[in-house]
Amino acid sequence: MRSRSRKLDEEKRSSLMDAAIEEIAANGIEGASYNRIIERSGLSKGVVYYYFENKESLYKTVLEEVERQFIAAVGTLRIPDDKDAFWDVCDMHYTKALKFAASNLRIVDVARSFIEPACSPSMDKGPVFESLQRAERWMKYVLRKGQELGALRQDVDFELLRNVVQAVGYTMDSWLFDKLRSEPDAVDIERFVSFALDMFKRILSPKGLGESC
Amino acid sequence: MRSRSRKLDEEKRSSLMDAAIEEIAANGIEGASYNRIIERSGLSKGVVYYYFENKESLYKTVLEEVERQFIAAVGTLRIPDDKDAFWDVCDMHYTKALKFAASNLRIVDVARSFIEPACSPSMDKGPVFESLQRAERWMKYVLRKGQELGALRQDVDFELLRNVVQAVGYTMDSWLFDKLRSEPDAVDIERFVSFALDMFKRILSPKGLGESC
DNA sequence: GACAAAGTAGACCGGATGGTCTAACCTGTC
DNA sequence: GACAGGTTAGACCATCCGGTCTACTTTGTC
Repeated sequence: MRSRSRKLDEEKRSSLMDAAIEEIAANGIEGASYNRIIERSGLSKGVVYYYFENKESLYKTVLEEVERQFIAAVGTLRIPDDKDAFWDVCDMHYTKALKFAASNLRIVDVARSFIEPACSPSMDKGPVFESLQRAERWMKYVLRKGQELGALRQDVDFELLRNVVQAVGYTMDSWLFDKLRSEPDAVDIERFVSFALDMFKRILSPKGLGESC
Repeated sequence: MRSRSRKLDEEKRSSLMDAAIEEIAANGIEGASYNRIIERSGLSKGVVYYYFENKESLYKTVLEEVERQFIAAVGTLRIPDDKDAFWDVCDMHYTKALKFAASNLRIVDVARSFIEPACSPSMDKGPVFESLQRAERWMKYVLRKGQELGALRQDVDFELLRNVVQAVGYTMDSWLFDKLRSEPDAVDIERFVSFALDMFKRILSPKGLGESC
């Protein structure tokens, strides 16, 4: 890991990070060009390849940076041992996350562009693997806990359920972020969260809750 | 439209189509290479560019072919004027579609690779636009009809709902197709459809149905 | 058989990609 | 001031991309 053994001064680091974030946010992780990032950063190719082994190595650093910022702002979530509190905790955490996201739209773009391909089956996770895997593990943990508490249904293949939840979350968030960009003043995050949670409850609630009617 | 004015014999056409379908199914529409398709088809570059103006023009033809095959096998769906029959019709149609898909997995790959990018906001639809737009219009029509019949909720932004439905459908289908590939004998399409429809009902049912409990 | 048009092969092109390499330049040490 | 090692610039490279172009062969017509 060349990037750890050789330390580059903060100025270069941040101009590279900014350039990468800008480029990835604009073109997605698949469409981003390392050449353009380097150009954008104002550094020379020699320097960049001196500190980072290759493109993937830089991407990994970028994603770790994004992860770091996100966790610093939103914190980690501990699922309570109380079934009734489950959704409340989710509500709080989701709200916190969205508020961070709303004022860091560029970072959101980057993070989501890393996740997006994972949404569909094909993905050569590779370098970015660890951060993505942490996120996945976290999601699984929340779902499992919810199931143990009896708050979430258990009658469906776990992976299927997880994928659906992820896709729905991703999609609803997309809608919100679009709106935040086009008419930011019309957005009511609290209201969105309560809608989103209603959607999650519909999807995840144990069978029979609503069917007994 | 060069491809219509000049007609290429069936043999060449089908070898090109096969090559394109193979390539797109393997690499997705974004990752597919025109050069590789041409190579794969056994035709020369001269021939292919003689009949098709460019890559997009071929892709358009491929998607139209896929659309044609799908419609021929599955037919079009007419929403009944009866609220109670709404979900039954959906059930039948969905089952039919999945049964066709199950025995045409390569074509499914192609179709889905066209749709996939549309799932996320970014998309330069371009050539493929028309077929994709038809599919979208059809989806909107079904949802609108369902709303008019009172079978589907109307308390949410229409586009948001449509996107969620699309994402959920896409995701559940992914799961099914994965399973069809890995353990085809363990798959029960009827059971899957009833699960999927339950999911759609959860998401789409008008508010209050389950909440009055 | 002559001639034109339709069809075919594949070398070639410009531009992009990620990545390498060398020559020079600093900067600290003796 | 010489030397060494860390650092830097950017020319260069192979490879891929979609697309063009020219020279050739086939085919149909008179």
